[in-house]
Amino acid sequence: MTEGVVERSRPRDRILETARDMFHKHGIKGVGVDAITEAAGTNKMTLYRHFESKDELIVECLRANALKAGAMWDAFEAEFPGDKLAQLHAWIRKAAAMLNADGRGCDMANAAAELTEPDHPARLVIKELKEAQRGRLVTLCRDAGIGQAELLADTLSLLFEGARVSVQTMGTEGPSAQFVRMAEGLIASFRGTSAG
Amino acid sequence: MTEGVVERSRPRDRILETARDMFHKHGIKGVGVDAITEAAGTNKMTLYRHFESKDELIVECLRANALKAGAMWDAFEAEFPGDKLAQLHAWIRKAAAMLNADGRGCDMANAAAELTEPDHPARLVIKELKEAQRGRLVTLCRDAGIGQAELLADTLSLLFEGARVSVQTMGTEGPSAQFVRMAEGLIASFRGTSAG
DNA sequence: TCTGGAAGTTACAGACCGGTAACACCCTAG
DNA sequence: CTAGGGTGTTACCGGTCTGTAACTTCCAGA
Repeated sequence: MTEGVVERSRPRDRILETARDMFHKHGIKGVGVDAITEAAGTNKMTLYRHFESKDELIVECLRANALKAGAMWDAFEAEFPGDKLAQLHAWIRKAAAMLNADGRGCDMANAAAELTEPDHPARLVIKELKEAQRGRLVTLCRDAGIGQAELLADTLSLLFEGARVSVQTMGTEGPSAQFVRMAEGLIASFRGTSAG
Repeated sequence: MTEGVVERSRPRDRILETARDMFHKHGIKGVGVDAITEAAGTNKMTLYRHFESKDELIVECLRANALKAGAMWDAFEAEFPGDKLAQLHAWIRKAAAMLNADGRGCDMANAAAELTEPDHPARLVIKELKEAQRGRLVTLCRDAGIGQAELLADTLSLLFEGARVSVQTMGTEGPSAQFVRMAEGLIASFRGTSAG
């Protein structure tokens, strides 16, 4: 039994948590609602009493992911209050840790790859949440006193995004193994260029 | 009719070409073999006479993609014979063009996101083909006389990979819009650092 | 103790999936 | 002209998918 999520919590929470985990591991189209409810220790009817469709469940899972990511940013601020540069380096370390954590990429990126219908409800929230993440990184770079904060933030974010898909295709020993070195080099380069 | 691929060629070629197009647009699990054969102007039995399973068709599509990508590299060499630096810049321009071409990312990365079974036959060829691509970029950087050619090649490749997933989630106006600037900056930075 | 709502159970509908069998056709090489 | 291989057609198999209906069970709160 690979359970554990089941424990004793409200069925809705168990379904959400189980779905997040299974979508992450097997992809969205690779998991049916029956499998989710069974793994969550409940049944299909209960799922459909709490979520009006699988699509809505997907959207809620993505939002839950974003909430967890947001907590990560808050943790950086708590660990290095006021020291934006230290927080930026903490982000890099955390990102590298996520690369080695498992061979699956970003859930939102994976979802976007799977859900191709241009008007799928998940596409809207993915864009919204990704833009929020980008905003946080830009703010962090700017507050760290780095010139061209937007460009650095966008470069770092593309680098990380690329590293996450690279582990999916080439494993952790591929180009993504150099992620920390690349990111640190970029920051050093941007700090040397202007402002300080 | 969005046909055109149908024309008059052997059924096998039509199936392969149609499948490549549909997998790219709608994802692998988003397309059934019935839909492929119908769009290719043939039928399911003919598909299964040429491919022993959908999985094998997927693998053949990925190989066909890699062949086309290989031709692209050859075109650079033909356009700027011997001038490796010019070829590197040509790659950047081509990459940027691909970003704006359509909102779908790299077929191999998308396939890896969808086909999560660790022993899926496609995962092997994806890794193999991605490593070949990486090898070409490393060679190009090295032959262009750039110090730390591997690191530059890996950085550029992660950046591009990230840009491709970014257009899928945030569109062409997101961070990927700065791809050329980032890539050119990286090359300049690596050329200035050492060797020349 | 009674009651009402949340949750579980079973069965089902309707669609789609990958894959196969059996057979009719057509076109080309000999 | 004929034989045979590639192709098309139809029907089907067993399985899975999302989503629903009808009914029962359980449990907390009044």
